[in-house]
Amino acid sequence: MSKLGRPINCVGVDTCQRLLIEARRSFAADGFDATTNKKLAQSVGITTAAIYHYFPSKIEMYVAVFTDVQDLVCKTIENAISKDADFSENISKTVDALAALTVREPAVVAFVMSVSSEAHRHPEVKKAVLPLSGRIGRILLDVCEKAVSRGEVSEQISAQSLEDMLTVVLSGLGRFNMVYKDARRTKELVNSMKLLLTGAAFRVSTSV
Amino acid sequence: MSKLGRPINCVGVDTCQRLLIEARRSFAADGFDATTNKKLAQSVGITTAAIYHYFPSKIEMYVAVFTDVQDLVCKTIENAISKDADFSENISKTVDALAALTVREPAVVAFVMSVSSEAHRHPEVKKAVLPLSGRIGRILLDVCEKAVSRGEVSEQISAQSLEDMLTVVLSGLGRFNMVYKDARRTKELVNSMKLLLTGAAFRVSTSV
Amino acid sequence: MSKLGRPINCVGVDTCQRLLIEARRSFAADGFDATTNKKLAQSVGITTAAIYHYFPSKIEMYVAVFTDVQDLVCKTIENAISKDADFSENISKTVDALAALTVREPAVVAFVMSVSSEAHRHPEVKKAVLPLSGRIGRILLDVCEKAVSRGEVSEQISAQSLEDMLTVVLSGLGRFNMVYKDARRTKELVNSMKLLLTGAAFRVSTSV
Amino acid sequence: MSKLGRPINCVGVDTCQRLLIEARRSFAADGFDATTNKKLAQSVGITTAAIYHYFPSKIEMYVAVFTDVQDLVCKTIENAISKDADFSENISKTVDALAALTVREPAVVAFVMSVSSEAHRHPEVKKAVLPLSGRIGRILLDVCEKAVSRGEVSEQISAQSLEDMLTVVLSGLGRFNMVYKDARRTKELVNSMKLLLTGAAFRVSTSV
DNA sequence: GATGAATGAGCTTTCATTCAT
DNA sequence: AATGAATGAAAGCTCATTCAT
Repeated sequence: MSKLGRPINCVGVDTCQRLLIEARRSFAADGFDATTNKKLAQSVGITTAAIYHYFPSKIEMYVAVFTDVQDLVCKTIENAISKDADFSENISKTVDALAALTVREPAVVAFVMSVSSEAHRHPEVKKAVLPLSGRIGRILLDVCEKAVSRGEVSEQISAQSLEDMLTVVLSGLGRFNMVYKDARRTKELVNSMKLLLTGAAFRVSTSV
Repeated sequence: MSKLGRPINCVGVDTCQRLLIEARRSFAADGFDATTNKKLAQSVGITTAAIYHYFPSKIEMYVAVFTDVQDLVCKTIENAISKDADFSENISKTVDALAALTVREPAVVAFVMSVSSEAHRHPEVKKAVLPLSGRIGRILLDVCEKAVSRGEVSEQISAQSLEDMLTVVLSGLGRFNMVYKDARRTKELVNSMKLLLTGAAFRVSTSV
Repeated sequence: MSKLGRPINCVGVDTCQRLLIEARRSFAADGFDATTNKKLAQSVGITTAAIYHYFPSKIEMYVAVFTDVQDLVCKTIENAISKDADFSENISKTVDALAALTVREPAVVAFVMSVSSEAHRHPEVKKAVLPLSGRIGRILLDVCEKAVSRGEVSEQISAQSLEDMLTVVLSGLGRFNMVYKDARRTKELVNSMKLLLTGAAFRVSTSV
Repeated sequence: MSKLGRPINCVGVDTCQRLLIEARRSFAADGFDATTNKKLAQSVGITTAAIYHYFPSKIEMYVAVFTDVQDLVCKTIENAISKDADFSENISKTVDALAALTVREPAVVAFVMSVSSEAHRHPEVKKAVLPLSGRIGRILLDVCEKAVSRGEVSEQISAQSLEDMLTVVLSGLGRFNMVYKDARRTKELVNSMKLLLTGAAFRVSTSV
């Protein structure tokens, strides 16, 4: 009876922020299901019940993390892109910026990567996240459309397909970094990718 | 009371095979956690207890599916690769073969794609799958090493990095197909990817 | 941080009264368990913690409501009863008064109705409420004893039994009104009940 | 690991039946909310998880109990009623039969009594129980309609109102028995009620 | 007089697994 | 080869209550 309620002398600075950060990390690393309230609470130093003071449900917490992260990634890409630069340069800088973000905040990129799978696995996540998602794709599509209209890519490739290619490669990079946590190997791969995407990877193309 | 034991008139032909197929599909589509014994049993038309006649645990079942699937993918790639062909041709045929497999057996490719994440999320899966894995990577590495030694790629790119690039792109393709189930868009992307990997995507490269 | 403490411009006029009224309504309609502090606080426009300024516990709040309500019902019955009237008239007026109260304050009657069940379900409620309860029964018993001593009822019926009958019928009326919220049907039932209790319901009795 | 699964040598005869009986008792005595899976399981001698082998949810279990109980009560009333008997006799026998049932199976009557409140408190219960309920009311209404058409009751009382009266009195009896568990007092009340309902309670009616 | 943050206990439900038949 | 019955563990979530501000 007397031991119930809030314990005396408990500080709890910025619990909400710490919760969001830890949730991001865990959702990214372990997935939605394996991220249990218990582990989360323990990491942050509170009880599971306290989580519900900040988020009405696990799903809502996921959405909050998603919104945060999407913002960060969008800003990162937008800062890397310049209206005056050509496609090759924009891509190069985007890859660099995302690679840097991956190093600084691995959880951010890994989280973004995992969203589509989680959305597919959990209908409720899908329903909550779908209306918010798509921002990143739209930014990339803009770049691709400009590249196509400027005649910077082969006529065989549509803007949509070009954007799909970018998505595949960029998300692949993030995924790669997540799986093999080998900074040096990832860096080398990033460079190779930049060469590939800017068209200087293969001698064949020039020799033929 | 009298209904216990094995029911009469139950053939049980290849229940094991049906179990493996359904498990593959579900592991690929829903993930390891969301693939529950209950759903699995229902899909196959048996009870959860019966599963344990074929596999001693969920993990072992996962490993069995993994072995199956790895075999299929390896054979597919090996058939696409020829010792006499150059890198560009080998890659082109490999992409085609995997794209075809993705269409024929979406679960196969999707499963392969998910293995690394699952292994990361579930230490027990990792421990069981690790010693078996790496076959696909080794095959691709072979092709890449030959390409490098023949001088078919830029000197800035190592064989390892080339293989990483291939892995990223190929797995990215599989993932893309899984997320957007748009056959036409995937086909266009496959073609664009082939152009990219064989170095003919960008006009820039030719103009320089 | 700065938002803690008592918010400015909060009058807090009779928050306690509003709390009591809402608690009465909710206890009556939803029961003790389903009446959560959270819902209560929301309905009144405060936080759950604020409730504890007025009542040291949920049980005490229940007791407070009980005392209020018992008072109201007792006064209602006492006003309906007259020493000079005969049993039949007293009953008739009591039924009318309670029926009117049911219409004016449905929660009052419904609450009274539910007390015995709640007391049975929750030992703590029982312990707190028991010493206070019984007032209504005593008033009715008085009326019944006078009726018996005056020879107004069949010799086969004791005063205690007569009071039990009254209790059953009166509480049954309240319960009926609570379940079917059909004012017209309830009114008709009240009239029938008055006929029954005053002995004019059945032709059989007169024909024989 | 090795301690999981079904324990060796566990008999479990008629667990489902025992579960239903205990659930009926507990739902009736403690209510839906206070009837926890844990207590239920302990009473029956199993674990909470085992409950879900028999009922997919608590609500479904409640519905199963309800169906059982309704059947019993309906049969009891139907057996007491005879087409050839007059209203007074039918009612007298019905009251006797239900009183006997109340003694033999207190939980049955108490459960029936509580259904309407529970349905009101829990929308899910309401949704599940509503389509099944009403059987008892229909049986009583039949009796009442016959009584009205035969001219056995005062013209001021409609068949519907007569049935409402019966319901109030009968359910009131059950409730009374539940609250005061005094067999002798209940028996006396039953007799008084029979006098009341058959019109012989009050001298007033004959003397005037 | 009222708040926001936090708690321990408890609830319903699900899961992989086990065992006798 | 397959079943029905049962388990321990754990998950997400709710609740009455407490404390510092």
